[in-house]
Amino acid sequence: MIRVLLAEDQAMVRGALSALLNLESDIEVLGSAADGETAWRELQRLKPDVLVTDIEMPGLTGLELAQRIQRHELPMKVIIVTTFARPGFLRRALDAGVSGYLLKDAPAENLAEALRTVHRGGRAIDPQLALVAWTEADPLNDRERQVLRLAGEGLSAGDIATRLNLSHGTVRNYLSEAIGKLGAGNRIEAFRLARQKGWL
Amino acid sequence: MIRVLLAEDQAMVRGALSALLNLESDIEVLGSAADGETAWRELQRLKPDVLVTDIEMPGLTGLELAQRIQRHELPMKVIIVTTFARPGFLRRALDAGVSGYLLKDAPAENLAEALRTVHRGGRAIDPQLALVAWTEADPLNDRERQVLRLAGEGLSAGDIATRLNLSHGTVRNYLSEAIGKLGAGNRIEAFRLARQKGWL
DNA sequence: CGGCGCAAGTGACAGCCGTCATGCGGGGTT
DNA sequence: AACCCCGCATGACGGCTGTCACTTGCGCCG
Repeated sequence: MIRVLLAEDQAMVRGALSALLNLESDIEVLGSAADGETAWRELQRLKPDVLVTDIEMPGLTGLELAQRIQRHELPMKVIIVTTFARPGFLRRALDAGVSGYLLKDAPAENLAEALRTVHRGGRAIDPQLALVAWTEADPLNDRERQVLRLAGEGLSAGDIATRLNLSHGTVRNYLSEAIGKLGAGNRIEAFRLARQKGWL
Repeated sequence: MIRVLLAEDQAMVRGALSALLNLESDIEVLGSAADGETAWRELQRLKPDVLVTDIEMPGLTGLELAQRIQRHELPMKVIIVTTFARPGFLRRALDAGVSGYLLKDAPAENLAEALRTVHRGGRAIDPQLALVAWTEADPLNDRERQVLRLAGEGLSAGDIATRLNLSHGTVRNYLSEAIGKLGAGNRIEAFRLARQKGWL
């Protein structure tokens, strides 16, 4: 019997995935959580064999949850199930020691299959995404990332400078760097590109 | 027996929702489609009582699908199930004659419940969202919408002008108008606001 | 100590952006 | 005809943006 905890913020999807997994005779859904912090508590209480988690959740993301599990050396496996085919996300997930990374685009049967593979000690990583993740590295440094994130929210260089305690000109230098590295024509395009790759 | 067709692009969610609905003794999932065009064909072939559809799908969106059903006066009901709590989407959905509009944030049991309500001839609209939709109207006109959409992709005023066969200055006028109407400080903020409300 | 590298800052320049007042022509109203 | 509204255009202004060359201060390492 594979004992599973489910973390996913959208209640309807959470319920549906739970129903799906409960159809499998060798899988038992112990419980589910709607956000990262709840998942963390349930994790310690229920001690599942495998955690199946989304990435985008309020509070603590799935990636941060995986990192925390790694840091505390908890014995359970982690499978990420997400909408986002972003190389940067996969990379961070692998760094956090997850055993599986599936896209919600993949057929539903894959999930149970991945659970079994991972429970046996194997890995279940989306193959196309794995390819891309090895060839495309994030070119941005921390400052560029911060600045780009704020620029993407519509802040001006001056606003960003205030937030980060930098000078107006320095912010523009970082933005210019980021735009150049990403091959974009302006901050908006740069932001979109970086977000799409999962580098923010 | 309520006969249902499911349209949802993410295979895993599609499979999970299907599993969920099949647990209900009075509901039968006839089939499912991964995009709008497929759904449209299956709709005519299977003649379900109710179509349950996502909004964001490749090709034809759920909203466009609902409009098409309305135009052809097909006898089935439509329930929209989406991630997006955007007043503009709900408004367009109601204009397209849908009977239900649920958020994926809502508990899973709501879906079956909504199916029964709608099948009986009732409506199932997310209550909070319904409130907002009645009080917030889209202030943008067609040109402003077009211009803002392109601006959000990172195009400059000149680029947008070329695409829309307008002058450089006119595009900036429309952008300025849109920024003013939305109470934003620049095009980026304006774009984010409008998208969040479902006005793009 | 000297030198290197790195994060942050400066200043200047051209071009783009956001705003506003104003103009023009076509379509509809009275 | 006189009128007004509408979509589009123009031109000018100040501020913001993107780029680049160059400086400053600081920690590190030989």
